[in-house]
Amino acid sequence: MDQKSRLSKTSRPAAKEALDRPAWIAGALDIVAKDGIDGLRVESLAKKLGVTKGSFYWHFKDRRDLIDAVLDDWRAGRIRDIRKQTATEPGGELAALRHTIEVYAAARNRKGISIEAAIRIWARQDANGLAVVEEVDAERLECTRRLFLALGLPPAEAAARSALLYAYVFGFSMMQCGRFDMDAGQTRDWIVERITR
Amino acid sequence: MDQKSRLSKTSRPAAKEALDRPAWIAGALDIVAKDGIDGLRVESLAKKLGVTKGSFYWHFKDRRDLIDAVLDDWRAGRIRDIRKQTATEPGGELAALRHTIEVYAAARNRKGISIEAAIRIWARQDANGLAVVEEVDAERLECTRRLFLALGLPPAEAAARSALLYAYVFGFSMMQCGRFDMDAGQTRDWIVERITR
DNA sequence: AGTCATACATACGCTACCGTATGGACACGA
DNA sequence: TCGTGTCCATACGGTAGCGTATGTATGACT
Repeated sequence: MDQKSRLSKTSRPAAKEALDRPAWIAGALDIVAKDGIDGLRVESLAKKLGVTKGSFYWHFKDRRDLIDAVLDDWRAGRIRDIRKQTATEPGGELAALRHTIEVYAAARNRKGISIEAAIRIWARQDANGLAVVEEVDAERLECTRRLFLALGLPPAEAAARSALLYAYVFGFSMMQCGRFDMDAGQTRDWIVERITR
Repeated sequence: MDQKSRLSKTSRPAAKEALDRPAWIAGALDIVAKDGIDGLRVESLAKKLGVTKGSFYWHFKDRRDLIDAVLDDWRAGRIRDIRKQTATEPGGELAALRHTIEVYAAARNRKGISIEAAIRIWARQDANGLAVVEEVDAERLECTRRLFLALGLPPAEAAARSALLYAYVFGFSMMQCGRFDMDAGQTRDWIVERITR
């Protein structure tokens, strides 16, 4: 306190680069995964990032502004991801469907599942959130429906199968996944076959 | 204010009966359905019930005590319900399975679905809650598995079908249900058949 | 050297909660 | 009528969080 040495220019940690909105959003997603949207607090987030909320209110208008940014980021990422996972060349549709189930119902991906659940719960009470969730749902259903159509199924059945696939994957991931023998190899394989063929 | 008439015994609203724990729990469930467990606040709940928190702390040790009571109530109700819905005499197993899907995946029941989702999300961060959710899951899976077994299916397939049924119903109810044509009669019927036969 | 925008820190007032302490109204039995 | 237990109100201290106002260090530009 009685020393001025801390004023020296080089005493600044090299890693002390200015934060931008993406950095705040990334930090926010960590918190959302753990504590939900309601647990996303301005001051906690700032502390986690090693700054004070003075910085936060420089980058964001208010807490709501951050939430909307998180929502936009999440929507873009989910839509990009489902398109990537379901992309295939003709003939690979069945494999792509199995791959999609594999990826999305996996017990790994804990953080992504937590984020999704948190956003979904919260969206029940928020119009903006609801719209985002609906867009993601629609895109996922459409992507898988296209694969079933490409397999030659009639439209009604393709829609039904994609609905079953999505509800199953989502319901499965929402539970505490690993418990019971729900993911015992045999059970999983049977379900995947039942949905896709 | 300058009148003492309010002291008369009959001026008390007849409905002013003392609250008991079940009444507090019922009120708490309303709030949980809307705002989640995190939104369950002692003072808000008291206000909703027309008393102050002085009353709350008479009936409950603290907020945690209330949450645990809500959890116990929910668990008992869910286990009672799945047993009732899946009860059947020999020969009615298939109908019972269809009935169960019908009841649990219905878009009605909004409140029950909200409560379940709220508890599930919250249970990710709480050991007590996690245990309760696991008990409910185990009972539901067991009840439906028994029905498939009674239909003569081999144990592995019965387990797989009950897992698919549960994951589907749960996943479906967690989405904003009515949207898309996921519950168009044809789609629903196809899925129910696919799961049960 | 001075100006200016950037990216923070600090300090403040306000609200919403929690849990506790304490007091009061009321019923009921002895 | 005098406790005594029940059920609730009031008042209090404390924490956490929001948003604002304002100060400040730093680099870029001129």
